[in-house]
Amino acid sequence: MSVGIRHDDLRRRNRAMVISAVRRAGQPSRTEIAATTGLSHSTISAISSDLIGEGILTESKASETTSLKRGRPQIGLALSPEAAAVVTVVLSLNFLSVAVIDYSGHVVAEEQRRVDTLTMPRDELVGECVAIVRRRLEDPDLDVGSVARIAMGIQGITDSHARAMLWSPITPLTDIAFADILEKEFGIPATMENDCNMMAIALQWRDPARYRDNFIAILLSHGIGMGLVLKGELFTGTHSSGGEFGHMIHRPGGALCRCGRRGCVEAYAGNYAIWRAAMGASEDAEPTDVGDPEMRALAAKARLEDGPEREAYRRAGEALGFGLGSLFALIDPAPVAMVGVSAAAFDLIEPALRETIAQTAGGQHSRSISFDTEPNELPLIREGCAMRALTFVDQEIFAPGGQARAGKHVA
Amino acid sequence: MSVGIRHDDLRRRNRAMVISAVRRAGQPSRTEIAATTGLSHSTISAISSDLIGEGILTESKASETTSLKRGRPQIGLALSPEAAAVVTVVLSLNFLSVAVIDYSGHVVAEEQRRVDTLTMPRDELVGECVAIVRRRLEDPDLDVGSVARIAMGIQGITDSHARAMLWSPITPLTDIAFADILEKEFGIPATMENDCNMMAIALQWRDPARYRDNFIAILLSHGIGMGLVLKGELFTGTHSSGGEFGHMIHRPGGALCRCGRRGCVEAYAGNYAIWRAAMGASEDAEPTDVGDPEMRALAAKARLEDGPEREAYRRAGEALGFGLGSLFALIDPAPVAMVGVSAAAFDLIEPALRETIAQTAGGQHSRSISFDTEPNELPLIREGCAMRALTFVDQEIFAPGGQARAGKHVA
DNA sequence: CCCTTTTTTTCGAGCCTCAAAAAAATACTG
DNA sequence: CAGTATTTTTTTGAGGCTCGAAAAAAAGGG
Repeated sequence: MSVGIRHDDLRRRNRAMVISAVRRAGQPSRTEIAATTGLSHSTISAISSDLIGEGILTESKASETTSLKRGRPQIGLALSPEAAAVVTVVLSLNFLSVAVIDYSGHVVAEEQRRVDTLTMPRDELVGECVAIVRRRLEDPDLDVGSVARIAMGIQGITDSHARAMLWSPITPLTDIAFADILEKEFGIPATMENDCNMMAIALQWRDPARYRDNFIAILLSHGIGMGLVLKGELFTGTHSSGGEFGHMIHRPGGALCRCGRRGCVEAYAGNYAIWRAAMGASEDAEPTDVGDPEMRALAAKARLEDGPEREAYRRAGEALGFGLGSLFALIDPAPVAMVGVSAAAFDLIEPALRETIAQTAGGQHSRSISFDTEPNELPLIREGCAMRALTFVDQEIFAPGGQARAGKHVA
Repeated sequence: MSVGIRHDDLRRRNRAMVISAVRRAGQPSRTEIAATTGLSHSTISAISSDLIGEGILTESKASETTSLKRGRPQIGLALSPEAAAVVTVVLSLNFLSVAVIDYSGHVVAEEQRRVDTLTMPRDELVGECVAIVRRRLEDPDLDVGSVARIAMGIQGITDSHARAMLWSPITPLTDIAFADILEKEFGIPATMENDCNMMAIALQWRDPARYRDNFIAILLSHGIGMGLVLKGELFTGTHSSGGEFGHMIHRPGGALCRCGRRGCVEAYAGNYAIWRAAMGASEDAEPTDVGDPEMRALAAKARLEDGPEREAYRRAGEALGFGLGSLFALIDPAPVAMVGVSAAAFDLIEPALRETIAQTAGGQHSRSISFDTEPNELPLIREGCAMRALTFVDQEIFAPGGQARAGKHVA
């Protein structure tokens, strides 16, 4: 049951709002913050003076555009880079990437490494992750505020509390509580997030005009993943990270999917599925890993001439169109971002996709559905992790006091 | 962008919370309210004394169970029945039903009427609705507070602002702005809600233990509809009432659906679809109206002996299982309520449904998914409309001031 | 050098919530 | 039957928050 608002919550929430306004706007003046938050100038003045005193915000000289205006120039407020720092860890197929990011969002250190995720035993995989973070954190050249949060992103299913990886296509291992492991190792609060959800978060920051209240980020890579934002908030399942878009059943009893079931969307639209179909292999053939260069070559061939390659992309479009159509039947159409290597071949996918959507309940407005593509998912995932960690610091560490009283009348 | 919390919002929100606590609990004492809201006794005391002064709450003698306890007996607080009233209007196939409900939620007047919705011209349909409401409101025997809200529920698609019916299976007419019409006619704020959404609201009030944060209400009637509650809130689409569950595509190019497309879930699980299949008619046969008694007879026959009737229900289960599986792939499994005449035949549907779900991504926990049935949808819809209207009064009329300031810096 | 314009800070007023104490209302006890 | 214990409700004073208005600050323009 929702709980009453206490008097002290008020200041906390408004503090959080000011910080968030600064993070969003970059270098707003107090007047601008007052306008966007709807709070009075005096309140903003009081709160920002507190925040500056605590070293969370800094006054930077007015933006240059102001010099044309009369009157007292605005003083821009910015996030102090040294107020805190966060670490992002992105684990994907055979690839591990870490970055240290200061409070203002700039990358101050990073390291990337090839690791053989598919065959590594559990201890080694966990060990690699811990070791790479330790190397970056213990680097004597590192000059940041205290590290307040670690956000790890991974392809696959995570639990709804963002603590553990439950299942992932990049490793046969299951149920690794990365968040707990990192927390224990470094004494820093950590989360384990789903990659597509992080892509969605990143898109929301990159292009808030387009990706605001309702939108969908779809990863077209080896597997098919989805991040869904509804009413401005990331939508996660009740138990898991949710959005198993790739495993909606497209054709009951159809092509073999990597998950072991048959007929999933992914079994037609995943890299391995497109490759399998283009090579003329059976739908029952075991999924195989296909590299990005091979996929690009495949797309080039499909563009060049009609043939099994082009047909494979067409069928991928059909499967994706089916999935989106079902989704749109439930939530109404929304902007879609296609991310990943096959997004670069979206021209081959789009016609069949649109045609299929048009035949579904959600497809009534199929003309108005707009797609955007972004071939490289890694930067998006990292950005999403960074923003997730930073906004956590904004809200839970620099505007604390949330539900701390909950346990009170237990005593 | 979310807006800051002003000082005066605080009282408003806490007022709303107290009212809501009373509505939920029935006759809570001030102490109980303090416990559920987390606010202090003094605050509750101040707010409830205001509310009593304004005639919104009344003190009723303590509940009888208290007599065993020592100490000052608790004074129950209850909603004053005469503080306000609301009207519910439920329009379904050939049936129009109106009720006047006092602020405490009791029905004080009602009227039901058979109308030929399928053939009525627009003016007549609208006229009937207005007339029946007028009759109830102008009844000299009616003794309620001022009517503060009209909530109308209808089978079909409504717009996301709850103003208009966009499309409905009960009439060939489209785009009727019932909310605007009723508002203009009676000078009372009105809404036009989707029936399945109202069913979901009603379930949340009837059994909050089971239907709380995430659950699904499915109407198994002539058509198939869905109301979806996620994170405790009704989920509606971005443009429309959303949740066109019945028109997810089960078999591309399959059986003819009432909506004109092919292969929808409804084209296998709607009353007309079950009937059509049981009669051995073609999947291309035009949908026909089937009465509830006929459906009950069909179910009885299917229970008695194996044959086309039983097979028809099995296929309905398959279609529903497919739809739920896709849905569960996106949102994770949640409790389901099956409502409507075919819910009484759920024993015939369930085996195939569970079997199908088990084959989908969302079906991993298919054992744990629980179904509940409720054969009669009308009382649920009315209850949902009533609760929706009453909580609107609670929050917007008796705890006003919401976002009234929004237009301020436009001037 | 003074005036205008715009931004930021200061100050007093008005509310709101909270904690603690007081008051109220009943059951238990001898 | 009176006094005590117990629990609920109300009262009261303190502290904190936001707001509006006025003052102060920091420029450009004439």
